Amino acid sequence: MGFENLTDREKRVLQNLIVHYVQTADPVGSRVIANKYRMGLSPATIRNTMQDLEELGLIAQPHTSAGRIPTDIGYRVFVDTLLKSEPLTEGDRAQIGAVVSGSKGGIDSILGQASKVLGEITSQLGISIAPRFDEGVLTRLDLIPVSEGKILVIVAVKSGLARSILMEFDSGVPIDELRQMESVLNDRLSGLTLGRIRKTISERLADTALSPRLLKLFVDGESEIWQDRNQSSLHATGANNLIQQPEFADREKLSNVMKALEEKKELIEFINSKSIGEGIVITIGSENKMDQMQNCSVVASKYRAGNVSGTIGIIGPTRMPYSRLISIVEYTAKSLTKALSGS
Amino acid sequence: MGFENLTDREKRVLQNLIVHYVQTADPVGSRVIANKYRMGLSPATIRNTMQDLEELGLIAQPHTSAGRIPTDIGYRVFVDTLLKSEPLTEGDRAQIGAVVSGSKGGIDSILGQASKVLGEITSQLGISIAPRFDEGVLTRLDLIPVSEGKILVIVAVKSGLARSILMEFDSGVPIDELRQMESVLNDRLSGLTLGRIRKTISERLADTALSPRLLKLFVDGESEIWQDRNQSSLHATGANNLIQQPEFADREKLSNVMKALEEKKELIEFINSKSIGEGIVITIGSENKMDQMQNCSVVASKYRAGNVSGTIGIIGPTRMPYSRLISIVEYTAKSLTKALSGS
DNA sequence: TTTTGGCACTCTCGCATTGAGATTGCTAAA
DNA sequence: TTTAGCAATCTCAATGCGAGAGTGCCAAAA
Repeated sequence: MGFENLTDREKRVLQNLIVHYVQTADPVGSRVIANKYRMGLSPATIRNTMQDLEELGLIAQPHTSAGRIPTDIGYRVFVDTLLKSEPLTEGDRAQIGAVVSGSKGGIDSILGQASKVLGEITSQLGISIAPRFDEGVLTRLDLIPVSEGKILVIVAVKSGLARSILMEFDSGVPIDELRQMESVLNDRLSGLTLGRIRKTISERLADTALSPRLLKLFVDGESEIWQDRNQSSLHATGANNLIQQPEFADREKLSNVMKALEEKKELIEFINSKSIGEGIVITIGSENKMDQMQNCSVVASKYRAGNVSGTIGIIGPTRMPYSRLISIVEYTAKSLTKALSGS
Repeated sequence: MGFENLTDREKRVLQNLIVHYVQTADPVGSRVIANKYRMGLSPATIRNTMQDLEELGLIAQPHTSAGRIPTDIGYRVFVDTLLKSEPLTEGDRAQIGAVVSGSKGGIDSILGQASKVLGEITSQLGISIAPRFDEGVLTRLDLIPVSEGKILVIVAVKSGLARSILMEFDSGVPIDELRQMESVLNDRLSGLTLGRIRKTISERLADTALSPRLLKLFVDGESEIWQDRNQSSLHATGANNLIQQPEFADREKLSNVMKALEEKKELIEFINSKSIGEGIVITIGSENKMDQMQNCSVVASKYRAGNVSGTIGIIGPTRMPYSRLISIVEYTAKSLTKALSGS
């Protein structure tokens, strides 16, 4: 990025400015930095430095006689090079632990809880997304007749996750036909990932002697059974926290973000598009590709459940306590991985 | 309630006032009513009538020199006695129909779509709640080993609804033990409602020779299996619409409502508490028992899916076009019932 | 060369004032 | 019983003003 050659002083000024701005949401003047942060320099000197930082595009003035606020680029430099890691409080740790490993019920329920606790302890919007089944390896498939014309399809993947889909059928299905179907499907497909199955299923079942009308439901590449995920796999909790933030006092901005939250499909797409490796990924304001997220930052991390993985994170205004949030998201992701992969 | 003895003129004034206020969100003066609604009376006369209505508590003045706005009681009288039914537009009808019967996938997906379409065409918050399984009659129960120590429990109730719960178990379970359990459960429990089962299961299984450690998971009255519903059975879409409404310009009020929306459990409780018979139920502002809903009205209706039933509706500010909303909710509920009970 | 004190300048924010506009309640006339 | 007229009340938008905060720059100090 070419910001490594900031002088030591510039770095410290930027750092203090951001720390203060994150707390107060008010533009920060040279006086505050000089006095409150005891830099041993006069406000005038700080002013000179601030002018430099402004020319570099790291901070900006809302208007002539106000202090400075960080730009998206300023935050970026801060996050990349100036961040001091902030250890979690014992309380946070306990709260996360209790929710993640303490809650019974399926993965969906745990993820719901996780997004809730994230939202609560960060005072931002907590997000959790269910694992991508696409990469899950099929271990077993069950077909269960529920009632006339309705069949429940259970898809189990390695590491104990399972998903059920109710399929409708225009007429009754003989039980033996169903059994046969089931055994063929298990024979030919188990051991493959769902993604692989989706792409190749028609060839794999081409030479079977199964009832064509039944077969059709499974061979269809669009079939919900092999689909990556359903839209209910997103949890977002704490919209309320966003409303409180001064940056969303403008109804227009708030409305934009809320709209984005209700377009679950796109939001999942958006958050997952950040090809997240193992660690934390942060995107700031205009770095976000989604239009409605230009005023937000996202802190996200993968978690694993066996050999499939999903994402959790938080969304808030760009003015957020990055350091703390990183610790929290990191710890939550680790706890989730432990809870979902172990036991 | 004792408001039947309103004079004809009072009724007409109240009606016109509400109609106008719902459109404009501005306090309505005597001039507007006299002129725009051609009542053949002078503003002065209208003023006298308005004074009467104010004394009755049906309308109120925000401040001395403003027009009047309806009170909650005023809306109540309007809804109970003055409402003219408003037929649906062809467009609305088509949109609802398309979503409700056109969408594939399980009931959960349909309900998600339903809340979305309700939110969109009413410009309010659309709500849908899954059926109460409590009243559902068990037709069949399957136990499926998913992986070491994890069992998927499928509960199917009459009319083709089904639900799956993943149960964890601290060690592996022999397959024949599982089969035995399954057959005993089906023998003794099918034909009963889930509510009944939940209350009486321990007696019903008391004399069996099943593995106690396995049995324990099912006998527990708190067990998720027999529980009425999980919290993900609520869909609420269109929060964005509420933000736009002038009554929620106050961040405090908006925040209250949003908080309520995230407490899904309580919200479900709240909406279901309106012991809804067959038709539409409306609660207005302070009639709502939930604190955070004092500024809102709720229009709700039951729908059926076989012999279990759930609720849909809309939530918005008390200033809402009741007539139109009633038609929409009514039609949507009917469509849902048809889609979920038929086929 | 770097830092600092001093100072004029700019812009926001809160507050009070003002005037226009809307609507009422009351009274007296129709 | 209805209406016209009118004084009274209150909101709302616009205006002006002063205090306060912060800057940028320059010349002096370190």
